[in-house]
Amino acid sequence: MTKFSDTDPGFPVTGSNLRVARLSRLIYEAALERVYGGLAGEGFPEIRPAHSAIFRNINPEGSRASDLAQRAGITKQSVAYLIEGLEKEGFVETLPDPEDGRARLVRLTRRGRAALSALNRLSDAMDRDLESALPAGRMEMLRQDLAALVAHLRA
Amino acid sequence: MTKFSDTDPGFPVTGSNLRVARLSRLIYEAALERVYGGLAGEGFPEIRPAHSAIFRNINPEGSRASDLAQRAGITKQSVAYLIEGLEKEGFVETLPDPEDGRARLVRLTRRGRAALSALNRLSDAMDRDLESALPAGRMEMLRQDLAALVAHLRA
DNA sequence: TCTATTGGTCAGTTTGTCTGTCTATAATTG
DNA sequence: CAATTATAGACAGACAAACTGACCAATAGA
Repeated sequence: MTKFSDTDPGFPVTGSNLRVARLSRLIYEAALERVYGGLAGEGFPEIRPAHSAIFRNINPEGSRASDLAQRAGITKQSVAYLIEGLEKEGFVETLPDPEDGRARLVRLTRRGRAALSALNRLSDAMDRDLESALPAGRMEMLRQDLAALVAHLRA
Repeated sequence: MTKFSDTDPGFPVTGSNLRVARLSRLIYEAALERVYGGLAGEGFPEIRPAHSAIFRNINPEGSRASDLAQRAGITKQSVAYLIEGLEKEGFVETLPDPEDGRARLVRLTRRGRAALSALNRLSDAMDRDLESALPAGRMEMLRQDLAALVAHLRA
């Protein structure tokens, strides 16, 4: 007799299976699948989860790579790697920063903005779908409680 | 004026920042850091998040690689890679499966069991810490609501 | 002006995942 | 029972996504 796996449909709703971090992981993983799967279905199959480090943090007017790195919590080199791919695929363009001769600004192209907007749309749809699974009013409470946990973790 | 980054301490508590999937990600990432950081501090620096695919699913009596693969939702090859590392570091051992001449059983060693127990201890501590950040009774509601979301996603 | 800092690049490594192919054993079935 | 098919795992190779370290060029500060 083996234990229940994470993806077992009949997993028991007790004990460590109810740890918030575990449940968070499962929700996050499902969201990744749904959002990036949806993105692929809408004509953006090149956008992968790692790219969210860029899309989440980029300024519409243009951001510097080191800014993106700091905001995303990854190295400049990793940002450069992600940007390189996105640029080849036409989602971003880079231009010299008029304020600093060392820097380059990374900016979304039209296609990049379309991808970002699809990303947001799919994320919002996911959120509404989740809301439909809870009794009325509970989603708002859930959001507030999760936000409180996040604030607690940052403190 | 740039947007707030994920890790910005003063990020606004409105709009898309309250999406459940995003909050879940932040909690999950914090848990990874805390749990695997703690594990390193307790003498298990070799254990990395990817290894949880094994620790979460392994049967104390021993599991087959293909079992682990199916339960973790990754390929047999990935399991083999993870097991190889864990075996070199003394967390698991493999032995022929008496029931099937093709198979090998993977089993936790004493050290592996110690790591698993530290992993569970740290995870539980994390959960209790989170609980301390919410008003009394709210954590239980949160767990149930998250579990309901997970069940909804599986359906 | 000299020095220290910063933005970015280049080169190389590690980790974790994947496909594809192959062998050996087991299970099914004509 | 022999022949076929399915399964467990190993081997080889690719790639994505991160990392470190070394470096250059431009800026900022002492």
